Amino acid sequence: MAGVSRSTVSYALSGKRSISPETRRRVDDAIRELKFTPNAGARSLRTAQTGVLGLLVQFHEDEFAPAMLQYILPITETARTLGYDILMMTENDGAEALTRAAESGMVDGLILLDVIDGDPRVDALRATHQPGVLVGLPGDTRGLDVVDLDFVAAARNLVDHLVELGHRDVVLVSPPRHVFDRGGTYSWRFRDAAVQRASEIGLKLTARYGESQQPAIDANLHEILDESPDATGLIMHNDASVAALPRLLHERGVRVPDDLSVVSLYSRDFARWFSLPYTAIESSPGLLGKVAITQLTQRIAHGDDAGPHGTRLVAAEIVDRGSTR
Amino acid sequence: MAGVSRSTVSYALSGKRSISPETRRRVDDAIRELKFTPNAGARSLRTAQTGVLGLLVQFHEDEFAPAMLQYILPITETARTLGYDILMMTENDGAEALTRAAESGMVDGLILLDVIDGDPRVDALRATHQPGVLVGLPGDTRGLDVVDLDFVAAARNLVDHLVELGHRDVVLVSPPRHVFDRGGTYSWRFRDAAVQRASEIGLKLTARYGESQQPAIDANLHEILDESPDATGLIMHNDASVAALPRLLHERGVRVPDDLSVVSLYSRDFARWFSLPYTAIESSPGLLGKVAITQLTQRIAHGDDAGPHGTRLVAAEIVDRGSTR
DNA sequence: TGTCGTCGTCGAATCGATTCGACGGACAGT
DNA sequence: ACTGTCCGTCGAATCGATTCGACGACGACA
Repeated sequence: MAGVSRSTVSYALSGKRSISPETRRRVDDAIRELKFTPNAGARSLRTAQTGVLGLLVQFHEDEFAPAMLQYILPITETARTLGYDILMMTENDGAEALTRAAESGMVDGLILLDVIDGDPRVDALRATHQPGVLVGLPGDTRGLDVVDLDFVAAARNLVDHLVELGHRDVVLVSPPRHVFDRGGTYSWRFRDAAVQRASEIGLKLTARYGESQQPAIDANLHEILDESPDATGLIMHNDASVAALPRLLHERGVRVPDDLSVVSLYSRDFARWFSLPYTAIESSPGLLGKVAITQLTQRIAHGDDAGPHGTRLVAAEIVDRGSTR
Repeated sequence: MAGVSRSTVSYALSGKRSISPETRRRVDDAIRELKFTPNAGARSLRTAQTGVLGLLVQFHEDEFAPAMLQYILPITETARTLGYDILMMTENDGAEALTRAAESGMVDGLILLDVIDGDPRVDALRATHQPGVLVGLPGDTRGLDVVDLDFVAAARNLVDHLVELGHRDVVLVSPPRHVFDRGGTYSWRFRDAAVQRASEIGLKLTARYGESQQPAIDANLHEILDESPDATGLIMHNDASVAALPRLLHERGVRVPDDLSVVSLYSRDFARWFSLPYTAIESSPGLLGKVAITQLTQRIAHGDDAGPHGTRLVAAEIVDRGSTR
């Protein structure tokens, strides 16, 4: 229709060779007239690039799903601004899904969400030789790009915050025990840092396991609060439990911060969804997603030249919502 | 490696022509040995099928995101069991995203989530001539496959439930006014059915608009409760508001069901995430997703032969959680 | 006037699968 | 022994883009 060869059209589209203004105009007109859109399959066959990133979301049985959502949305948005679409895979067998997507060439790269130590998806990723980035820190990170929150700094900040206000006896509610056992490194990275910091500065800190499913959550929290009647501070590191806390404290007649100072770790969105009024470390899922995708796309574009593989720990800032005294 | 032609391998894989056991064995061995996986791009180029469904998630500014998640998960799972992967698109300009995915042949079909009346994505879908299914009912459904909850039956059930218990004065909290204005048909389908049913059987029903963002939610609920002091029943049709309700009622010292009977409309998952103790119509996002995907894949496979286009309203069942008396 | 570079365009090869028609061999029926 | 089927396999065409080498036209320069 434009009276030129297909190669000329391709060059007009990609700009990889110069094109006379006249020809470019005719090509553009024809494209508009014919409503032409390049076929993704053909393009990916030829270029071995798809413009799609695989997002592997792992819903461990007892995962608190809304917490995952905070990551998914910013990731898809950031990816889009960089020209990528997101193929979301939520299968139980994440390793198999990853392999399938990678080997068949459906994706240019992979994002692994909520990675734990010993995560089978990590082995699968290593085996595919596809660019990938982990959100969540496993034990062995050799040759991997990893992004995670700096849970150690977060825990220290919260402990310091309470100590500065004069608290001498606080309770920490961690994720459930099986999250520790399963390899959720954020659980012990946070707890151990909190415990250590507390002992450094002479704070009595009682670390307890939380629960992640109702009705166990309520029973567990009641028990924890009953058993530490003298504690004046509460550090919540457990999404499902902190979501239930406001109602539970009301039931117990505990006023925050008058009777109890509460601090936690969650995102602004999470706080909004669950009307959480607590001073908290901002877990910055948006920033994490952005860093992860940026890193991944650079790895896709430049391979090993994009710099050394490594772990990026995102700094944690505290948002004061007035729940401490 | 198997000593056969490529076409034979293809037939061995697809089973579209018979293959001798001997040859099949050699092909399988070679495939395993070489770790061969068909290339998705090449396959989709040749067959014009991708094995991918586009999922268009629309986050209206004030959408309550966790509510959306209930739909996304079952959809990806159902799709997978039927052999499809999910390309998730969350862009603001959903119509553009839809067109891009469809025209470039990235997907075999489209799922539109949270469709409203006058939704620009519906026009875009019509323009592409791609199979698609809507979750959420627009005004004009000609030629479309639509799946939605039967909000009319749901509203009637809840009204009847309260009336049978002897309530004579109840309040309905609907979605925010701008959801009505914007074309969220579920909002008025539910409200109008409730109002009509109430008038049929002589129940005083005060319909109010809710809010969807804190802190407006709390102020709004307090106001609504203050202005209907004699109401003995509360019907909540508003995800964000009902999520805040348990805490708010505690603050007001209102006991459920002793002082107030509360019914609502949400899913089991939603109830779990937000510890909601109210008797409610089960909104069945899992079933809706399943029906939608099943319908879509049949449309993909059989086109217009898959039966007439139409709207499937999924029946709503009540789950008694003991919040009424 | 002849040579060389640059610019814009074209033709052909290529990516990796699927599928159609053809074809040779085995076997049954007469 | 001949014909006709059926079965298993192959070769070649095809899907729709990208890209490399080639080539003609044109201007610059000697």
